[in-house]
Amino acid sequence: MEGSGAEIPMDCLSCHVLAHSEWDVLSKAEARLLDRGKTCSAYAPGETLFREGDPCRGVYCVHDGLVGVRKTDQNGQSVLLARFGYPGSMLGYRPFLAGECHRGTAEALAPSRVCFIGRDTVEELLARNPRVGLNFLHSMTKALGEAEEGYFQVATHSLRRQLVHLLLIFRSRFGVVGTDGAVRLQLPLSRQDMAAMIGVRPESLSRTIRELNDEGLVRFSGRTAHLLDIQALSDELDE
Amino acid sequence: MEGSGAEIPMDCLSCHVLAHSEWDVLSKAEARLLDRGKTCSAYAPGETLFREGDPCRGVYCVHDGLVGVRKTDQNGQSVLLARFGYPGSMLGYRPFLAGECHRGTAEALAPSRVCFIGRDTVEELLARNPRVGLNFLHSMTKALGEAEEGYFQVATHSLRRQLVHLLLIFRSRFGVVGTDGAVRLQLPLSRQDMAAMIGVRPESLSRTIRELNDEGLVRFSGRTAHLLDIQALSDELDE
DNA sequence: CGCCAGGTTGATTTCGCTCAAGCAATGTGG
DNA sequence: CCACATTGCTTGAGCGAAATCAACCTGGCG
Repeated sequence: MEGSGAEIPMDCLSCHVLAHSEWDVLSKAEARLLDRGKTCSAYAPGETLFREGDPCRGVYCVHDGLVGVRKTDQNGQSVLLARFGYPGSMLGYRPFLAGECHRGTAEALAPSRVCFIGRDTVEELLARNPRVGLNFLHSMTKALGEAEEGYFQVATHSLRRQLVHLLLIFRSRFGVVGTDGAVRLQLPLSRQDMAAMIGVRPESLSRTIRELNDEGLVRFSGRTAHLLDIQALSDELDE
Repeated sequence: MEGSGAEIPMDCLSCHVLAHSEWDVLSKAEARLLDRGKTCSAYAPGETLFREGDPCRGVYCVHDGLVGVRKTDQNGQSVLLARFGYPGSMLGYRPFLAGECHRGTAEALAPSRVCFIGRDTVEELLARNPRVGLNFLHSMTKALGEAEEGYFQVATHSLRRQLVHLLLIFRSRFGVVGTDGAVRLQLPLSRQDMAAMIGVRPESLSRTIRELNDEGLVRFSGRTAHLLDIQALSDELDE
């Protein structure tokens, strides 16, 4: 449940997610530099990459798997920030660039392989290739836009609405279309974590899931969910 | 109530807020360029600088006054994003850098003078002086941190807590220490806007203010507020 | 087998919203 | 200068959504 994951070998030069990351503009030589400066680890679900308050020693590149960022208040109430790392996405670059400590705790939600890139390497690459900085700038504009949007959602939308929204997001990432048009999806999160993502208690989430079940919109069974009426679900978001 | 404010003369070269803005690294020549590319206007309270959905034609520099950014949902529910422009701060640079339309509506809350800097000028200055870009990058890291923090607050804190938090923020900006140790402050916002800032209805805000009044923690009268027991208020935030 | 964590369900309470009315300050036109 | 509308703020009553507290499943796992 604790620890920094097991170190594993990995090669940036042949990495296929590199092209979908902020590093897609590196030259061969620069990629070699990146490769030498990184350390890769495998994390089991529940293991943490870094903790709230930790000094920020570099950035994390999610190779595969799923990583969530969690903030916990003094009562142990935890909120999952929507921004979990997709394959190819960078984690922890905001506090890095701001020169701050980490503001959240990053935790593997699924078995994941993640590369850590140390401060010196990141700074050298930023200095060498200005387009890297621009890539990060662009990622940040997007992240800021999403954060503000999310803030707005929480402030104005009901639990049910947010749940439906979340399910439709999962659909686009994990959904498999079945024979009858229904979508089957394997949930990457426990109920508790889903609840934390939309900022509600697990009990409330459970009730709302039941509600959707009873209305025939979805069918939940453990960690697999069937979305039976995508149209109706989408409609709910538009009012 | 409508319109884009009355144009007024203003000189960047002698502007004293410039030094506290992202433009503090400009050379004389660059500042002249900035001066030629800008247009300054005076806005009365309630006038809007730009609206949600407007294409983003440049960035806004708040010279003095107070500007809020508002998002409105389909029912007319509006939420004030905490990020109002302080003197010297830039508004609307996120969508500018992201190449998006404005996501919120900016509105003068107090009589304000604001300079608009057109796209071409901003781009030329970004290209000429890379430190400008770094300044914006740094501002954005801060903004993103605050947005995530705010998200967390809304998700976990009660109305009362958020109100107390807001009052303490105002204290640091507008507070004047009285003879008896109490802090007097002139509120920059109407009740409605204060309510919108913490994402609640005006009625609920009113009740909570009354509550704090009855407990002797504060004394409200119109737009002036006296914080009688700072210690107790601060304590509430820590639980 | 019994234990335990995660999940569900039920009963009750709390918080903030809605709807509605009243009130004070400001403005406006006769 | 006064009657009247308008606007912003407060108060009250009732309601509804989600939290809380508590019990009870269920499925691993020692």
